[in-house]
Amino acid sequence: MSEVSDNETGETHRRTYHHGDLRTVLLDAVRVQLEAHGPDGVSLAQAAREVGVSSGAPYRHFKDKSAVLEAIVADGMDRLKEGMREGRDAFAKGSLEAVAGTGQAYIDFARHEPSVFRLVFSLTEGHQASDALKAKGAACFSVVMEAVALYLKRPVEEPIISRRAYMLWAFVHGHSFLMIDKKQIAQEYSAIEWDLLMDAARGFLDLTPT
Amino acid sequence: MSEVSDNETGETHRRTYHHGDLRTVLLDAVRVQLEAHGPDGVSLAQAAREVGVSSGAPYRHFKDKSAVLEAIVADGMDRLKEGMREGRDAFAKGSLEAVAGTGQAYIDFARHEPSVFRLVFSLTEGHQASDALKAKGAACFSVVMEAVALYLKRPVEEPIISRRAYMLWAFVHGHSFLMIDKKQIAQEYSAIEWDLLMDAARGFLDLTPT
DNA sequence: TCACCGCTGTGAGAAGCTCTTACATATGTA
DNA sequence: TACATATGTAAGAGCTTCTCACAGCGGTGA
Repeated sequence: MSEVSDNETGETHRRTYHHGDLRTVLLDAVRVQLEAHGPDGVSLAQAAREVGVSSGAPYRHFKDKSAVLEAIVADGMDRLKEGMREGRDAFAKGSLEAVAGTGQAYIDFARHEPSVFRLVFSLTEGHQASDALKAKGAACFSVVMEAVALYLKRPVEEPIISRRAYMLWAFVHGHSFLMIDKKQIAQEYSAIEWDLLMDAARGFLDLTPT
Repeated sequence: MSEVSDNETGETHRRTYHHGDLRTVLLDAVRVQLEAHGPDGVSLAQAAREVGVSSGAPYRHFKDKSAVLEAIVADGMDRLKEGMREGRDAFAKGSLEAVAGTGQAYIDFARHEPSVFRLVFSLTEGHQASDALKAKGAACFSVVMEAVALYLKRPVEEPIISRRAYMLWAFVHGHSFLMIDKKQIAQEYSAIEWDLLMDAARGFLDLTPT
């Protein structure tokens, strides 16, 4: 590293020619920009300035700006999946609470990193959503499916599992977005989020299966 | 007006000094950019070029770029609400179908104008979400509430109405986003969207009311 | 040990964008 | 008809992304 915090603008300078871990440090800086000022507030030039390198340096580590965002998204999705796993495993295997737990973790992630969360779902849309990201998305979904399958005491392969899991996902996804969008009503209900989650799980999973 | 389509880049020139209806034409051009290339693909300078005015002209009609987007969002929300009304009124008053109808209209809007739809929910977030936009949002939600109240045969004022309506909204909102994000599973289920909607309405509205 | 190759950073600059300012031209109203 | 106001233009400041030629460092093989 060998960095020294410098002037009042939060910039740094180095003693060594090479930075040491620019890629990681850059990602962190951009993530901070993203959460602080939204997607339009992200500037690689500014991030480079902050970590004390020239404006061309980032391009030694990323093809372009969108590649930086993609890396942040990939990272976020990994943390999201891990969180969902933990949220599920905090409750008894096969319980309704375990299902709701994955949803709660999803919502918590959105609340904690709203801009990254939003980016996850506006970037994978873009064009072909690099297969890596697609796979990560599927991994998240399968966490929910497993919990649902266990609760319904049926194999994950049955279509009804994916269908119910999808309905739950949509509900949780919708609430997450409405909440971080600061929609008035969503704010009110975020106080009783867990009740809502359990209601939804019951409503969707205790329906007569087709 | 008095425009003449010009060279191969889709630009136009005018015979009169004044454009005639720049505000409207500009909004249309930007909406096209938005749907074609996403929010980052919007350039006022490019839009001005396309409609045949100088790059400074848009600033006679809008404070800045975000004001243009805000106008597009306001417009979109009006159309959304109108669509939801129609979707609801296409079915018998007080029926479960009427409830699902508002949801279907919501989803159709998202499918038809995905970028505008997305913008509606990322712009109102920004800072204080100009009261005008907040009001439009509330108007949309009340369309759902009315349908739910009629189905449950209770006055809209009862908290349970808003709660169930919110759950439905979250579900529909989530599916809309997942669908336009081209999530694999969402695509599969969009074929049987109506079934999903009715399932959700039943699941949420036929729960024992607290 | 040392020469060299490739990785990573620099500095300058092209092209494009937003938004401002000073100026020009229509339009409608007194 | 004359002028105030609305709406356009041209030019430019300051920012951005991304490229390119060049420079310094670090690990590898002779």
